[in-house]
Amino acid sequence: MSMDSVEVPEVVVLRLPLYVRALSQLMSESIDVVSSQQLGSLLQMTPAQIRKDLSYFGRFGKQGRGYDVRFLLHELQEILGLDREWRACLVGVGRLGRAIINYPGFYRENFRIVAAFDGDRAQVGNTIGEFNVQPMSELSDTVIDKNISIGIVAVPAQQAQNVIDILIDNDIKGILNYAPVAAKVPMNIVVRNIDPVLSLQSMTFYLRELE
Amino acid sequence: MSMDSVEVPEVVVLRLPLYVRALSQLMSESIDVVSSQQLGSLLQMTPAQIRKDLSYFGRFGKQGRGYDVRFLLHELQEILGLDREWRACLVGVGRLGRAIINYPGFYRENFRIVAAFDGDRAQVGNTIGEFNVQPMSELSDTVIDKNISIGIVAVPAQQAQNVIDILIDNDIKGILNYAPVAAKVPMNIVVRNIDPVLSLQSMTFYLRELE
DNA sequence: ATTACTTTGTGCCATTTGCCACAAAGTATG
DNA sequence: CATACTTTGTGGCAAATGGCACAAAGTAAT
Repeated sequence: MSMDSVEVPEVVVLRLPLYVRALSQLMSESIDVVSSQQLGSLLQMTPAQIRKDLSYFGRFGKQGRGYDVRFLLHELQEILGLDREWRACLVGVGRLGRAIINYPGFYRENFRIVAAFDGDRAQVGNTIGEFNVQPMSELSDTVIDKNISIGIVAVPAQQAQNVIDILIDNDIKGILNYAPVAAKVPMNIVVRNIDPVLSLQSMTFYLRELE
Repeated sequence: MSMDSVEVPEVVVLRLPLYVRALSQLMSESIDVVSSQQLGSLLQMTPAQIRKDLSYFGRFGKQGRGYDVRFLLHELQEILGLDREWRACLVGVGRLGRAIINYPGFYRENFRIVAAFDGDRAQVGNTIGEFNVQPMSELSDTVIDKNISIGIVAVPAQQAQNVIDILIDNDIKGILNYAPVAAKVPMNIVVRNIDPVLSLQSMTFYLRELE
């Protein structure tokens, strides 16, 4: 592999999925070519930012024309690793966990939840969706057997760090954390937090000023 | 009102709820005083950043001692407008919408969902949780009657912008958007997007490199 | 072919963001 | 009360980020 002369900024990586989504949209509308201008107005951002972002990975466009939708989409999917299936396990099958299992959005984008765990003995053995709830003691083997690389944490705040530690011990590389805690993880682990309450709490700062 | 000599950066506002949460945690552990150092290690950020962030709003600490937990918590809650109840309506009572209604996290933090709407006639009249699903035509009156300032959007992507437009027309000031679209809104409307799929799609960029 | 457009990729600068490091002010201890 | 700590608030620099604006390269139309 060649040494990346410039490291790609994380903000840029965070935006790439937006481009993927917009391009998928355009594909489904049978639009073949799109300019950074059009993409920008679709995503509410400046054309220059889109072009700059893409330029970290190559030269995908044609002057005077724009980007070939199908081509750029495929390139970005490959860059992000979306050209394959990713397997995840869920930890915590309370109300939130069940909602996550039943959420069709993950499946649609090639993320597969292939196992569900819970620390609560009362939950173990229950059937949710298509699989059984397993005890945490089986996590180690299951992660290997089913080639799981992502852990989805949907346990109460108190248990979250403990669960996260276990996931990391078992070689999980990415964590989607629904628990309202700041996860402590080594640098090589990727964490993404989902927290609607935090979103609302920062929103009200601006709403407050309006009244 | 005095003119704010320096506008508070949005990144700072986005972090304030983290401080609120950490402080609540400390309160529940009966800890009276905390330093930016301790808070930083709890939240995985530098003490300097915390002090700088807080300094946009006032001088809350004491040298050689730190911050009074209860006092700082109250101050931040007031700054964010969390010292009162906020009322929201939900639009879209599919699987996702139902999960949102049943999610206890909002209630716990003084966000009240007080009405549920759906554009689908088949859903209207159904009972979910404690209230009836209303038709979109009743949104206008209900927003006024129940003093609703936040709209939670949980409809499919295709209908999202339309729903958002209706919410804005009816004087909604903030939108919590679960739909996978970039909402187009006027500048005075605050939007927060919740999108676990986007989070996963940017995560895989880093996981990919590990294999 | 020529002229008038369109659009990309990027050098460069302006703005934003993060944080070091230090004076000032407090605490703790003998 | 003096000495040794601790910690805040912030000036100022360093790094990250955003986007202008322009040359280069394409398209379109006559």
